[in-house]
Amino acid sequence: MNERAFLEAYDPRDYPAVAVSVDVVALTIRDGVLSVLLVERGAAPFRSRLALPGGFVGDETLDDAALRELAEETGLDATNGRLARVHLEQLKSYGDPGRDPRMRVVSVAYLAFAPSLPDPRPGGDAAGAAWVPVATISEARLAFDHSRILADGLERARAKLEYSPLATAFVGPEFTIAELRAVYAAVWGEDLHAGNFHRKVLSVPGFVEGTGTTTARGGDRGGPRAKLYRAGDARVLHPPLLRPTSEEDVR
Amino acid sequence: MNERAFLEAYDPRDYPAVAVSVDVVALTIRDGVLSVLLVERGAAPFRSRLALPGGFVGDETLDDAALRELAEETGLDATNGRLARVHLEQLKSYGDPGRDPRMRVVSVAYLAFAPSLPDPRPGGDAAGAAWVPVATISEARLAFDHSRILADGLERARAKLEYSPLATAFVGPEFTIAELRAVYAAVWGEDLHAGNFHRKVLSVPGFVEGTGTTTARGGDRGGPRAKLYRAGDARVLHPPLLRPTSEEDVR
DNA sequence: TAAATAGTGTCTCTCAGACACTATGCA
DNA sequence: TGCATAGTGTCTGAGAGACACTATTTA
Repeated sequence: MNERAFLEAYDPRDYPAVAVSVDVVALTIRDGVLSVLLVERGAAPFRSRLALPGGFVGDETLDDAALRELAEETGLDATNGRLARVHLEQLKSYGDPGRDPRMRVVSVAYLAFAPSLPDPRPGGDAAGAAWVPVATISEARLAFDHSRILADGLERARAKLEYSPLATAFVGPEFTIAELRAVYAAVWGEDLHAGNFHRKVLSVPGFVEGTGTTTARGGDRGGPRAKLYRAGDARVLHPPLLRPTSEEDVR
Repeated sequence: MNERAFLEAYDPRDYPAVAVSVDVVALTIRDGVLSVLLVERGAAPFRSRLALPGGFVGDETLDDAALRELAEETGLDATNGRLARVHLEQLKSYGDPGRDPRMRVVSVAYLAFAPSLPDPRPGGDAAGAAWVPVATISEARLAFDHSRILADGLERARAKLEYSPLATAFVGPEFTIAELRAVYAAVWGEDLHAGNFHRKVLSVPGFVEGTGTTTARGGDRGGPRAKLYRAGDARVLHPPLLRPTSEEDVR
């Protein structure tokens, strides 16, 4: 069977239904901790279990569907179809038969990076929504195959920080190098050498650009005022900021 | 509307049909030229236009659907559900409304790397199938949004050669360093320095392992016999083989 | 005044790339 | 014998990481 023959014989009325949904792995950093947006399911199956926010695709692009779901859960405006300062990219699709006990559902997962956002107001029909530190999420806690999706999203996020400037999507429009370093530390789960990180970031063309201003105060426990930077125009980091060599997770 | 409320109210009989298909960007290197498997469409729309091989998803995983489509077009056995020596990975999903003029189709695209294969025998209902050098494919020649899918697949392939050992999927079970270099040259479209490439490949742990044997003959126009290698057990190249710096495609 | 942090200087080691060179084997 | 190719040696420059140090600000 191929596409051509299939489509001509196709009648949705007599074909097993397939549903297409989007699920969003929305990451942010709250109080220095990498966190993901989860909703509590209000109905069976997996009633009262945590799940990634998501829903079915309407008459819209997949990207728009993901933006819409994210906006619904976070309560943020989707101004002109764009959530301000949120990076969104497609992650992967999941379509194993049986991943949803009710019917065949192919889910297109998205990955979102957001600066620290206020607590979400629960969407109308979800029992609740919250930013949950990823370190506290055990393997079996999420509904459906969402643990797998989350794991894939985290790995993608960690890899992307190396060669893309997306760390800036986790901070405000103006930020210090130390704030940027905290993003890397939270996502990678490793502290980075402050001096070397500083020099490295400034040496990558287009990663950040100075604003000419500094913070109003030094650190809470002392220290000079830090220079403020904006995201630059680079789309790729050249050379990349490589993770501290995890060595033998290579085979 | 969210997933829970939606699913309870859901009846496939009265919901706009969405179809899920897989399309495969199958790449190989024939006579030193990067080529992709294309089929000629036998029916409208896009009748007699070239397209990526693909078809609708049955009661199977997405990966299995892609394997099946690939096996159907190439005529290769899918032994134990695995096409021998073919690497297959999910690429991206495409679901813009209107990308198929007949109905809403969400297509999950796959990327396949294969060693040089014989000419495909046309599948029963496709007008024909062939390996086509990618350099000869003009922007508007492919059906649907398949040009876009192909472009995304090529970019993924080029990037993957840098940090994964997948170049070995393009050659036979035993190969010379020069053959491996030809793969990189074909995919990246740039010649690589033979001496440096040689040393670099051997310096990456687990990329290749020697067989202790050599080719039976030297090159057609002279030269010593080359040592033969097998693919090693590394899943990631550490350090990576970076593309000759394309410099300012960075912004 | 003590402590913490921003930012810089410097050294070492590794690696990429350029170039040169030897060895091998085919026409 | 001439030439193309396999494979190695060596040099240079760039960058990563370790470490040290100065300057600035807060409690």
